[in-house]
Amino acid sequence: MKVLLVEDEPHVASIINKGLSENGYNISVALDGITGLEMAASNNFDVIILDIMLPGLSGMELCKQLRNQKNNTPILFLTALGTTENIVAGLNAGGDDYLLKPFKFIELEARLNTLNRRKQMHINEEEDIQEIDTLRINFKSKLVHVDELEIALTSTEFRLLEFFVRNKNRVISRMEILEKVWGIDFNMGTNVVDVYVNYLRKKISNSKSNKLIQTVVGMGYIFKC
Amino acid sequence: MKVLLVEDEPHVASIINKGLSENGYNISVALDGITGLEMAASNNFDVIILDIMLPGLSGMELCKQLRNQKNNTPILFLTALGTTENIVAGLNAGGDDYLLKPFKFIELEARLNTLNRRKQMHINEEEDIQEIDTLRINFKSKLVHVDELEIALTSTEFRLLEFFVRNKNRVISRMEILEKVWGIDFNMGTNVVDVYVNYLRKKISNSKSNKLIQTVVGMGYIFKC
DNA sequence: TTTAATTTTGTAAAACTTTTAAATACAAAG
DNA sequence: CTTTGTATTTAAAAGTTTTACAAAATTAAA
Repeated sequence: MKVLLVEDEPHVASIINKGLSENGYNISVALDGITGLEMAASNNFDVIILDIMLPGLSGMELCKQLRNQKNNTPILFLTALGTTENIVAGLNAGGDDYLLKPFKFIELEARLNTLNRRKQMHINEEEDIQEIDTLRINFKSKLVHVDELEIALTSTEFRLLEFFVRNKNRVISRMEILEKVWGIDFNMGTNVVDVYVNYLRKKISNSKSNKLIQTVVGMGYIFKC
Repeated sequence: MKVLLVEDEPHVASIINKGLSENGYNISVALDGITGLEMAASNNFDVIILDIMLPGLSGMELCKQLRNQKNNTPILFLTALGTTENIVAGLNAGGDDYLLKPFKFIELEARLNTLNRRKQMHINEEEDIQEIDTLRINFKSKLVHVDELEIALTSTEFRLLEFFVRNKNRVISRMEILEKVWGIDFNMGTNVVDVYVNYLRKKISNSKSNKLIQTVVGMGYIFKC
C-alpha cells in the first residue's frame, strides 16, 4: 500500500515511517504542507496520513485544496489536536478518519487498511497519452491509433513501441532493447528485435509512409520525431 | 440519509434516534442482532450504526455476515468497548469506523457524513443506468437487460460486468480484475476470471452476437463499445 | 437435504513469439 | 564501377504460451 505521510516533526515522522515500512507499507514522507500537497497531487497514493499543525500549509488546508482538485485519496488525520471541534473540522474538510496522538500502531494500521479496503470499482488513473505525428498512444488503456484508426498491437509489440516512445530521439542499441523489452541480459545471436521492429514499422506506418523508426547502421535504431 | 441503528439498550437507542432524527437523518432501529442483520440485508441503508454487545448476534458477527453477503453498506461501530484490540477487531471484521461511548453528537454526525460522502461519490460519479448497444444495466436495481429481455446474473457476474462497464474501452489485466472484483491481492494460479468472462459473454451475447468483451492476448480483456 | 453459485481442473484451439534462412541493402576495397 | 563481406529486412515454419470452454469438485445458501 502506497502511503504519503505528512509530518513536520522529523523524529515522529521517522518512527511512523519505520513502523509502517516494517509491516510492508510503502511510505513517502513530506516534512511540510507545501511539499505534501505537491507529492499528493503528482503521485498516486492509496492513503494519506496528515498531521494538522504543519509549517507552510496546515493539514486542514492541504486536505481542502486536494479535495478542490478532485483528488479523492483517502485522508487520515493523525494529530494531537483532540477537541471535538478539531475532529469535526477535519472530517468536514474532506478527511476520512481522525486518529489522536498518542496512538497504537496496530490501530493506525487497521484504520489505514479500512480506508484502503473501499476500493472503487473504476480504475482511477490519470490519462497517460503521447501523440506523435498522426500516432496516438494511450499507455494506460494500451490503445494505439494511427490516423484516428485503432491498430492492434500484440503485447510485445506494444512494449517495444512504448520503449521507443519513452526514449525517442535517441539511438538505442539492439542490446538495450533486448534488455529492457525482452528482459534478456545477454545476446545469444537472436534477431528478434529486428523482426519486431519490422512488425511495428508495418503496423504504425500510415498513409504518409513516415519513417518514425529509423535504422542507424552499426548502432541500432532511433525513434525520431 | 437512511441510517440503521442496532442497539439493545432501549434508552440509549431512543436518545441516539431522537438526536439524529432531529437533524434530518432517517433512522430505523433494531434492538437485537438478528433483527439488525435482517433489516440490513433487506433494506438499503446508507450507513449502519452498530453496537457490539447485542443479544442474539454480536455486532462483530453481524458485520462479518453482512460482508460475507457482499453487502458493502458502511458500518460505524458505536460501543463502550474501547481497548485497541476491540477497535482493531471491529475494523478488521469489515467495519468502517469505530467511535467510543460516551461520544459527542456532532462527532457522530461528522463521522456518519464522512462515511456517506464516500458512498455518494462512488455512486454519483457515473450514471445509474448505462445502455451499451442493446445491453441495459441498472446499477441501483442491479437489473440487466439484453434486447429488452431481463437476464439473470449472479452477484459475481454482476460485479464483473459493472467493473467492465465502468472501465470500458481500456485494456484491463486479469490481476486488476481479480483485485477489484474478487478482492484478491495476489494471484495464486487461479483462472476464475477467465471462467467468469466466459459466463458473462454467454449471458450478454445477443442476437447480433456482439463482441463487447474482447480478449487482448497477453494483456487481459477490454470492454469495447 | 437439495439447490445454486463458485472455484478448480484439464485440454483443444487460437494467438503469439522465436527461429530460420533467403533476399536485399549497404559500405569499403579493389 | 564492380566486387566482397557484413548488416538488415522479410516471409514462412516451428515452437511456445495463452485462452476458451466444458465438466467436475467444492463451497455456500435455502
